[in-house]
Amino acid sequence: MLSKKCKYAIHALIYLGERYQQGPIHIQEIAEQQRIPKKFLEAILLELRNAKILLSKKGKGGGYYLYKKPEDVNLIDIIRLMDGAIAMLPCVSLNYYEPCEECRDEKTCGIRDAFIGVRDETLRILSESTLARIIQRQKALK
Amino acid sequence: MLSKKCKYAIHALIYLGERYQQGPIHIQEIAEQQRIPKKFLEAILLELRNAKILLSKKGKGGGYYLYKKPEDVNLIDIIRLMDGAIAMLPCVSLNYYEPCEECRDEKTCGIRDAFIGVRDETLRILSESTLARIIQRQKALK
DNA sequence: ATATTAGACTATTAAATCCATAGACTATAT
DNA sequence: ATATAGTCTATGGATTTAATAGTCTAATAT
Repeated sequence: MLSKKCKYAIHALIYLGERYQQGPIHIQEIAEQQRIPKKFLEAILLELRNAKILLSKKGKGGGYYLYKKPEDVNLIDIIRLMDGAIAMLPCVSLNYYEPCEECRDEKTCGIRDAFIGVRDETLRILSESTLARIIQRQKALK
Repeated sequence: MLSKKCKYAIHALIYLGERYQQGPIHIQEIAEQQRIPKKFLEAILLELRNAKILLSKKGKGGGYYLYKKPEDVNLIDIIRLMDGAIAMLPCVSLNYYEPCEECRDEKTCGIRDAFIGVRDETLRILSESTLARIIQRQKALK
């Protein structure tokens, strides 16, 4: 399951995606509109900024706005940043690989295969799911 | 990521699957061979027994053994039992559905679609992955 | 019948992670 | 100068996960 942090991040980014190129939006507004605890949201936005997904402007009239284009930010990027590995086992993770403690021998492990398949499908689907597409879909559903 | 409990369960079940129809295997042996803390393993096996995947025999010469056939136990069953939902969001879970707190309106939510896709692919792949297949694959790799 | 073996069950503890909040500091617009 | 708004560090509480302790109960060999 995704953490709250990750879900908050997704919603905040969609909110900013809908206001792409409309200047900085301040934290308070995002927090209120998306019902996210402001202080928690601060930490999240900061992390997204450090990852070069967002930019910020300080002082009066400041706030956060998208650095990347909405079509260049996908769910995989967000989830990896907030929650870490996509894979269900550390030994099949591309970005957070670690050998399995319980596995005797990775080469003769009969279960890795299935989880590699799950990982690849997950990556495929979630990397196609960009902010632009999500926003587009939302508009279509209204 | 799968919990240790879940990984322990998978390994214990594979061990028992390899010894299908060879009578009860006692906890101590599984714990030693698979390097699982014995007391923790007890709780896991008990849960698998309550779920009618295993049977147990008490007393001298007792132990645990598969109730279901190795081809009828798949990774989905095990993961659902040990870790709960397969889905990455509660609002797309088939067995553990809950509405998303952060979602304003499920019908116009643009992100559910992607996660439904991930859920379905995960179910497809992991339900094909039975104990019998895993054991077969392991033998082939040796 | 009884001693021994081994699972069943309850309770507790330790560690890790997640969620949230507080407050001091810094940069910017006016 | 001053108000506004992001930056950063630190911390606390709740929940979950992992592991252990110990008592109870059933089955078997002798």
